[in-house]
Amino acid sequence: MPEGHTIHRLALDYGRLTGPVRASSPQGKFSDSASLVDGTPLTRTEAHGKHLFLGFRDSDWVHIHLGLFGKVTFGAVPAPPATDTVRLRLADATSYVDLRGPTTCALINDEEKAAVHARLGPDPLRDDADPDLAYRRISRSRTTVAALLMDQKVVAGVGNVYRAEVLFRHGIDPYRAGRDITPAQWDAVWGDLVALMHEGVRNNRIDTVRPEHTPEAMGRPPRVDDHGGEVYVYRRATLPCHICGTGIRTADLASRNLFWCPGCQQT
DNA sequence: TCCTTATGTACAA
DNA sequence: TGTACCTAAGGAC
Repeated sequence: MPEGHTIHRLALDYGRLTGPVRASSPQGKFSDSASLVDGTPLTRTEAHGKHLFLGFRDSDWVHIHLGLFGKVTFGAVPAPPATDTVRLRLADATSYVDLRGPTTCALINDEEKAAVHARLGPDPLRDDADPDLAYRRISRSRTTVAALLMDQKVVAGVGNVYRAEVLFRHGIDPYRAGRDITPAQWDAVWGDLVALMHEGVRNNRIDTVRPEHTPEAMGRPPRVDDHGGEVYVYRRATLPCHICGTGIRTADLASRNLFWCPGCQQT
C-alpha cells in the first residue's frame, strides 16, 4: 500500500478524529508517548512524501512512516480488543484507528519535524512543491532516472509502482541517466505524477492505464491487478505489454524490482 | 506449518 | 553493497 498517495489519504482520514482522542500502544513500543497525547485533541494532520504527521496540542507531533509493511485500519467503536501488533490505537467517540508494523512511530517536536521536511524533496501532492528543485538534481546526475525517482531527497512520495508506471507512460528507458532527461520530459513526468497521485488519493489505489488502453477499450477481458489497480508494467513481468505486445521485463535495481517495456521505453 | 514476498528506509562497511 | 527491521498474505508442502 504505502506510496505517497496512501499517506496523504491517511492524513485526511486521521484528520476526521474529533474531540479528545484516546491514545494507546497495545503492543507497548509507543506506550510512553501515547500516554503523553492521550486525552488531547488531534489538532491537525499533514503528509510529506511517505511521512505522516499527526499534530497534538501546539507543537507535539506523532511522526509515522509505514515502511514496507506498515498498515493502518479504521473501524467504528467499540473497537475490538487490540492484538499484540498494534503499535498505536487512536479513538474518538465514534471511531478507532490502528497502526501496525510502521518503520517509524515517534513523538517529535517542531524542530525535529522541520528536519524531516528539510531532507525530503518536492512532493507532487503538496501545493508548496517546486519541481525545478527536483530537476536541478536530476539534470546533474549520472544516476539512472529509475533510481532518482525513488530517491526521496529528489522527489518525495514516489515509490516502486509510480516509478515504473510514470516512466512507462512517458516512454522513458529506466536506465537513462538523469542528466539525459530533458526539461520538457521532466515537466511532463512531474505533471503526470501530480495528476496520477491526486487520483491515487481520491481512489485510495494506483491506476495508471489511460482510458484508450483499458481492457475494455482494447477488447481484452477486464482485469484488476493484485495490488488493487490497473497498471501497465508493475508486477507484469513476462506478460505482453498492453500497447506493443513485447514481454514486460524485470530486473533488480538497488534491491528493488524494476519493471519496464523494452518496446515502448527507448527514449 | 514453513517459506517467500512486498507499494521502504537506515546504517555499517 | 549488504543487512537489519517491521507484518501479513499467499503458496508450497
